[in-house]
Amino acid sequence: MVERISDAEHEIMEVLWQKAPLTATEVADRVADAKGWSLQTVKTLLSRLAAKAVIGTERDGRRFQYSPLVERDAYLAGVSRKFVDRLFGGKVTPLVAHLAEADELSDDDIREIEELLRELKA
Amino acid sequence: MVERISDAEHEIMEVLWQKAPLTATEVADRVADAKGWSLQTVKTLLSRLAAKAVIGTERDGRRFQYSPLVERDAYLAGVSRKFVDRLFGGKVTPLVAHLAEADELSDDDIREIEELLRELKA
DNA sequence: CATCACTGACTACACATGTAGTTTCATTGA
DNA sequence: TCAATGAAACTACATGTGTAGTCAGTGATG
Repeated sequence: MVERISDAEHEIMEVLWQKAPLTATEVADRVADAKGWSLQTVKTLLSRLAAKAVIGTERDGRRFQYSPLVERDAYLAGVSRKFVDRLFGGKVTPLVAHLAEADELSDDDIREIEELLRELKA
Repeated sequence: MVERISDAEHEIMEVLWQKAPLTATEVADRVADAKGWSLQTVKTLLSRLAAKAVIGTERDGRRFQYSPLVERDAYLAGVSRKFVDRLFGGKVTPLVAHLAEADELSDDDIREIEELLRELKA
């Protein structure tokens, strides 16, 4: 069971999933544009993630290199599962149905998904 | 924009979406099995939901009748959108792909979704 | 009419989260 | 060697959340 990751922490994870290891400053630089967090905030989030053992730290002189300990796929799988369980009774079909009805699916999306499903069966 | 509903609050909403209006005691009875919350806890959650104007109250003698003010579909749409945005860059296809790869989709699911998509195009 | 039970209102409290400020320690350049 | 700099560690603090306890009022009941 992957520990719960908050929204802000998730932003940090995305950065580390894209490239790792990174130092706190490097992570801060990479989220600065999108979120405008201070370096301190980023450090706090990194500490919390490390405390949860979701990322690992490796000492590099006087600073740390941070790397994910959880695969993005594994994390997404867990979160998706929880989401589908909680809101759609664990069934994916109603979710897709819902997205479709809410016009969240373009014709292109539909074609893509059909293609995907065709491959799955093969 | 529908106010943020917490996990515990969501449980209450599911009950009210199933049947409304209900009194606090009736709601408590209906969640008791699943969650084992005390009546007081349920009342607190109802108050918070009412404060957010997600449910409405109607005085009925000395007690209240509670009813949802937000449609389940509207709520699901909002939450789904946020979820897909945050984790899958707003694209539904990767979500479905992910669930598929994570073996969350049975053959029956796949058939159901294909059927659904066929209808959508018609 | 007096009392009791039930109901909403108010209060509580620990932990999570978003968002930092402050302190301390080590490194490095002068 | 000593001061400045940069990094982690520690502290802070308001708000949200889960989970309830207590209080006060009102309608029902004997």
